Amino acid sequence: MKTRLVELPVSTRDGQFVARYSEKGLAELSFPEVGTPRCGVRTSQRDVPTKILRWHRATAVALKAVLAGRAVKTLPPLDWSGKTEFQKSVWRALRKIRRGQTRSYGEIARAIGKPKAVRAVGGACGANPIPVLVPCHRVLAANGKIGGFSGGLNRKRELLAREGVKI
DNA sequence: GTCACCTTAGAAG
DNA sequence: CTTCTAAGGTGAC
Repeated sequence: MKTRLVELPVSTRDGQFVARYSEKGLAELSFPEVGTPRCGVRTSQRDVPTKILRWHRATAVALKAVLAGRAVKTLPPLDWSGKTEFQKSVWRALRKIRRGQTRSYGEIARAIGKPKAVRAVGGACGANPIPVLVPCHRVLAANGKIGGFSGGLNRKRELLAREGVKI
């Protein structure tokens, strides 16, 4: 019984992101795919509920703010149903990191009360369905190294640079 | 069940 | 200094 998600594009200076919504809120956000400017994305907004269009407006504003290295004021509701408690607590902790700040994987692990689950935190970051808005890119390795990023290390470096963070 | 992963502190060489 | 190990959560196989 897979809930069908509504797919809407967000055009930014970095390309076209794709946002997917459930009845409960924003469920997923994807980076622009290389070479697929607007392929497979439902651009018709005709059948989309007003509620979701309103969330989408908030998503677009917030996304562009982060891409420009500015602070985000409001986010749409996020739908994390189907995810584990551990992942949700990691993502909650990530959302507390403000623009221009960074944390290490170890700090996140301690913040959620599982100081030894450092690698698991890395795993949860990688499983984050809403990159950029849930700022997994603000998590660095403990020794100041950049660590990894499934969306591409380049992208992580660029986002941090726009926020004024030096590696 | 086994393995790899966006990790890290610590111990050994 | 460098290299190795172990540990926690999760998903892929």
